[in-house]
Amino acid sequence: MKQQEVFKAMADPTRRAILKRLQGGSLTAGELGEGFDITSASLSHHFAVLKRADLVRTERRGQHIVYSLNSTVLEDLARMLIDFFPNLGGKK
Amino acid sequence: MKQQEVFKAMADPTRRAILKRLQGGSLTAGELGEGFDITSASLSHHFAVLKRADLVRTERRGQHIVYSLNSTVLEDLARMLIDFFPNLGGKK
DNA sequence: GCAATAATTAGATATTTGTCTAATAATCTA
DNA sequence: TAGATTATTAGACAAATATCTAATTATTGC
Repeated sequence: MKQQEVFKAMADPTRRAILKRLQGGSLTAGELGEGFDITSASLSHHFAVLKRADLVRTERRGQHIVYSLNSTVLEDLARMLIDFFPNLGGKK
Repeated sequence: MKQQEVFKAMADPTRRAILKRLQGGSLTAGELGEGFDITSASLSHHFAVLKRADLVRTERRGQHIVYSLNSTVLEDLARMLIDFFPNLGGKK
């Protein structure tokens, strides 16, 4: 996990919202952008940041690019936080 | 938990190192800064960011300010990640 | 009270980041 | 193949951030 990239990616509310939306399953760039009040160019930028952090994966399907969550990285992140701070309640 | 503040605070490597150092127990601002190659003014800035996110607590002891980890917030963060992404392996 | 020590705040600056418009790339369909 | 659709890249710009030096605040001990 590229820790630095992951944390930076998570630091933006739009990107967290994108990830949240991907919980429900894969979506195309277009679908993913619906309801955000920014241009598709800006969205593409956010997608790129998420990809760089390996938080999302992409696949072309015709004219569309389908985004899906790479939950491994999020798992790693959560685990990292828990390990990192041993007194964090949890059954490790 | 002020999610946005917490994520932003965690996005900087110096601040993560500070938190890590506090795992071992409370430290004064001076002790906390040892080994970082930045000025104490810059460190103070980082401390302020961590305080704003409520990741650390402070207490004056004479001339010193003692910093300690507020692990509650980190707990919340880890829990949030796990809840947020249901398919994250864990026993919730 | 005054000098010394510890830490923060003020002000300046360079870099990074989020956003925009315009241009480009890739694919579909008529 | 030309036009339409979907998405990304390029280039510009404003806002946010990390850093620095200098000034200020708080406290100790002589």
